[in-house]
Amino acid sequence: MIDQTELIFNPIKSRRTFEEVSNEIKRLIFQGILKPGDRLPSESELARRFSVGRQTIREGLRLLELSGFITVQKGSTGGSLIRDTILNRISGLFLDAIQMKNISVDELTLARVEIERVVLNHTIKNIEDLDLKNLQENILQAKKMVENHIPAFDQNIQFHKLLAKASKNPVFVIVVEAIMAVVAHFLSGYEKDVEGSRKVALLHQDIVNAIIEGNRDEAIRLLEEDLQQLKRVL
Amino acid sequence: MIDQTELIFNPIKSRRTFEEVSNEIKRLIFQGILKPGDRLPSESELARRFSVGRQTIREGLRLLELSGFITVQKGSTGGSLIRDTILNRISGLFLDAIQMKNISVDELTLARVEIERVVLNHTIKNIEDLDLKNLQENILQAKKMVENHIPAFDQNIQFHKLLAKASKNPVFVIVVEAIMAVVAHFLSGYEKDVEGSRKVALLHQDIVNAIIEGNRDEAIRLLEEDLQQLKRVL
DNA sequence: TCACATTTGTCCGTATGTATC
DNA sequence: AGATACATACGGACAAATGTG
Repeated sequence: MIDQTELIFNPIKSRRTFEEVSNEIKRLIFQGILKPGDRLPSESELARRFSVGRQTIREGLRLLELSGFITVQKGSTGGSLIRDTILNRISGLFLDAIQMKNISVDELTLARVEIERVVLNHTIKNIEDLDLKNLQENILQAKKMVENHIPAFDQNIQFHKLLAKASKNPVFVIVVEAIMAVVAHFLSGYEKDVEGSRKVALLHQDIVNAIIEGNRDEAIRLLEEDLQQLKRVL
Repeated sequence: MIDQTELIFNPIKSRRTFEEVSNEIKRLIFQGILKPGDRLPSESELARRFSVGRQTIREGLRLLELSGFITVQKGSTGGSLIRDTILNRISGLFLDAIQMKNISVDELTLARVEIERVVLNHTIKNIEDLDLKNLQENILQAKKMVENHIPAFDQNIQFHKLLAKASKNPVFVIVVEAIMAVVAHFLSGYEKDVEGSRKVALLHQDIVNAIIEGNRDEAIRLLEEDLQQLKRVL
């Protein structure tokens, strides 16, 4: 018979001190004691407060930085700043996984179509005026850039993130954010394709129009056309 | 007018040496020169080869470790081992994001239902005999455990990962893997619910049967019942 | 059982680069 | 331009863990 108390009490000291440093600071963030925008004490000060060496603090900060909880800046007013999102870090790891598994454009596009389709269904259901305004603003920016013969790469990727955000489900936001990081990576070799950017911006405009008109099937059809267009480019 | 050459050429040297160390080793992994199971040279040896200090090497290794590329062990036969997957790290970060955003069980379940539904469609289309064998084996294990009054949480979570794997799309695998990490986290307080495990195992059996019979609608209906069952527990 | 070598973990002192005032 | 505060980086040292003879 297993002594169940063994399952209840976790070891207090993890094997490595720098992990404790990271976890302790993470705890303060989760509890809201440290908020986005706050600055951590300097490395020396942290070392003094935790009673550990600076190297240990630094390795703990590396963990927090890679996890997206802080950014670190040099200089006299530098230091570790608490950030408000760890989404970009998830995207980075997602990208690593895709590269490691040699995932193809076809596989990515297939998954994108399926996932963004269901997200769009919820977006149509839950979209609010502010979301529409953001989408319109995004398209306007993209159009201005292509008029000046500058590709609107970032804007067109941002469009899909805005769509996900309008679904009002944070899980969708995270998933789409990760997928779009991979799309951006695949696209990074085609940054001079102004004509492609123009086509996509127009498609995005049509999608928003279809959403406004409540034409669900048309919106989804256009979205799929958008994604297939990308597949052809790559 | 923006000078477009600014957009094309990225800085070759990153600001910090330890990032270069991490990127260089990552490159060797991506290129297949370093393979899963291989051991990196010791920290001192790496420091010698890269002509940097050991502290710099260590911070680079922290990045690789947290990204899931290596595991590090102490001792005479210890060191840094190349791993074969970084999926669990993605799951960890995904979990961080969910905690930070205070995502609810409802929101998670909604996203799960939508995403696992489309994944199941592809699974039904692409499943092979080996996948079916793995699923049956998984259910058998779960049933054995509940017969011995042991909850089969890990098996029941693994079931969903196996379903995703059978879809033959690695993007789906990654997404479902991340989502299941969150499910496991939500479930961690209910580890003694043997009766729940039993119900779920039976549902899983029905799902596999429906897949074998090619009854797509029934399989999806059962999957949704499975997920809603979890929502009721929490 | 007992040394011994190897490797990571940790600390300290020092020096340099960098951003801000 | 100079002073200041901070991260970055190096080298040396010892402790702790882990396997071997």
